[in-house]
Amino acid sequence: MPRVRIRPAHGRCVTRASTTRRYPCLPMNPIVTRFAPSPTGHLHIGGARSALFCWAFAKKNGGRFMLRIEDTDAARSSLESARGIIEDLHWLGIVNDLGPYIAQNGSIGQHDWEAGSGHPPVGEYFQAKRVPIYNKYLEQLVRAGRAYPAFESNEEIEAQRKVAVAAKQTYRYPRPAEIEYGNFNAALEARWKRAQSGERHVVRFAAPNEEIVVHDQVLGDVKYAAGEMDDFVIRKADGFPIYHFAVVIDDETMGVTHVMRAQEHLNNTPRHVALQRALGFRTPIYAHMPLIVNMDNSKMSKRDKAKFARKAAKDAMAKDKAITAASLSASTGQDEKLIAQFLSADNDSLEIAQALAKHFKVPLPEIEVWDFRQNGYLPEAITNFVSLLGWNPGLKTPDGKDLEKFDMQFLASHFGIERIGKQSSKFDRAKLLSFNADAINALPDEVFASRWRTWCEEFEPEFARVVGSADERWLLLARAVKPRAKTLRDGVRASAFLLRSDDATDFDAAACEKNLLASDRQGLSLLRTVRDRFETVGELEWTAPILHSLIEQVGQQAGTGMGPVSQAVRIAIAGAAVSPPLGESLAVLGKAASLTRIRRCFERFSA
RNA sequence: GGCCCCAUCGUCUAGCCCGGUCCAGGACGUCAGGUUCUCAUCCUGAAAACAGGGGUUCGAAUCCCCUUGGGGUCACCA
Repeated sequence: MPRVRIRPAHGRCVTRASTTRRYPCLPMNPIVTRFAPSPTGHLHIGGARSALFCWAFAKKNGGRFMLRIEDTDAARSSLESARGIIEDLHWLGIVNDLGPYIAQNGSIGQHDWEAGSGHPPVGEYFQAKRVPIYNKYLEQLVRAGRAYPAFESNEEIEAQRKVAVAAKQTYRYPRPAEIEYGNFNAALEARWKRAQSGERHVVRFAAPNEEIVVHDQVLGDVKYAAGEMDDFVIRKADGFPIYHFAVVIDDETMGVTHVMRAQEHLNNTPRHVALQRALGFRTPIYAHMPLIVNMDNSKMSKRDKAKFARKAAKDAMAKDKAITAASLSASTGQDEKLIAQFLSADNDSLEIAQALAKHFKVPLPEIEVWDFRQNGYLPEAITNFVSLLGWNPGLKTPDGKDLEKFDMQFLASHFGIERIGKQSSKFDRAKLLSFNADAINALPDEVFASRWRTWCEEFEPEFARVVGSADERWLLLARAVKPRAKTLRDGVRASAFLLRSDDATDFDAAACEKNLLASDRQGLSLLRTVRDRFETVGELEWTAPILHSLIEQVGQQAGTGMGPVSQAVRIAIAGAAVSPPLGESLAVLGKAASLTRIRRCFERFSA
């Protein structure tokens, strides 16, 4: 696809949400954005967009893009997930300047601020390893009378919350009367000593009783009235900081200047601002991006896979009473109890969802980057498509259409916060598919062949083995398959004829009737003519253009045109009325296999 | 329920900030044709939207207000 020249659509004046809010304190330091996932699974497609925008913004402004791993939830985080997320980002072409990366030998290394960069090295980009830092600031807060240990158990709090909810009231943790805002008094000191002595406790932030205004670059000023915020927990009983606390400290100590994240975090921001003020930190520039939601307006979540599999199972059960949790357990090998729980939505086990999907042969919705990769989507199609969810370049192509096809380089030079929209966008898979098809078609044949092959070797090894190791064979197949592949996996589907055994004798009945047997077995007779001609073709002449013109000639001589001849040959070699173009198909198959297949076809219909 | 955000074709969106060039443009999808050895690709065309109601104004998709609708968030998750 030719890269189009672009021109600005309109002289749009960029004043929204006051771009005058420049970062006030460190004018010499570079812009730093960050993507800070929690390593509890694969990279979510929404996370990929957040990362992409952060990356693009940093690139556009000559800044740095940082990756930080928020693994303070000890129970759910895993190093394996962190590794997966880093790999997913890398695959998409979103490479971080700061924070963890995967080295050649597979170990995890970290890019850090180098000497002379204007920022001291931060050392650790995994939050779980920064606990001493959080504790230092925590103590500072306690001694300033802005945080205090609290000793209620989780259960007690939970019970109080239930009462409040039952009474249709918002639960707010009531600050103990003995705690004096901003004063490290005797009562607080006593609590602190109790906590230090090892008694189980959490630490709560003494929230300020003042209005907080978040100056958001996308949404404008968002006001939160005084008294809205309660004394939320900043350190858990297990000693790990709570998200809000860790984020604020990290953004400060890591030099983050711009926080761009999804709108679901908007209501967290006043907490962050309050914390920053209490700690004497700067407030970074915030930009909250619209959410990406499903077509039915629900939030796009990993649980959608469970929902989807559950629905498929229930639909099947409604049709066939013989299907039960027990029968499903028997056929999927999953635990019956877990399946029963899964069906009644008591758990959302991914494993069971996948097993059921496989059993009922329904594809699960792609939610994570890995899903898309596995299903044959190209990273450039994903980043292009996803960048248009909640942002657009506002440019036109020379023929006056909206510019919407572009690459990472373009994003890195054109991205800006001022063109981020406010409303959430639905994730339209059909359009993504179209982008993917276009991206595939934009690839030169050789490039497509090589990328398709690499993908097949990873995700369709059996197919890759059948195609073999010869580059020419891959190229030949790739050429035939490219225009009919919206995904790399489609390419394999389109090549199904290759997987067919040369000795197979099953042929699509309707297709045979129409193309071989109808009109007094006209198709078979055409096939015989073609076969006779094929036999005279030398091994070296067995090429797509020669075979194509040969079929064409037979059609002309028979007065039928190419169509009927083609269909007869197609059924003989593919067993069905659909296959890639015949010349290429026959060439990939080779002379011997092609003739064997035709012979089997005659054997099948000789009776 | 409290708080917060949002509102242009089915979907992503342009236009909105700086009101007239908009009986609203593009893309995906849909439908109808065409090209073609099948399936696709490709080409042409069509249907399809300013949530509703009030203002302001000579004039509103664009500015203001209300209503309605949608969403987010209220954890010892992030």
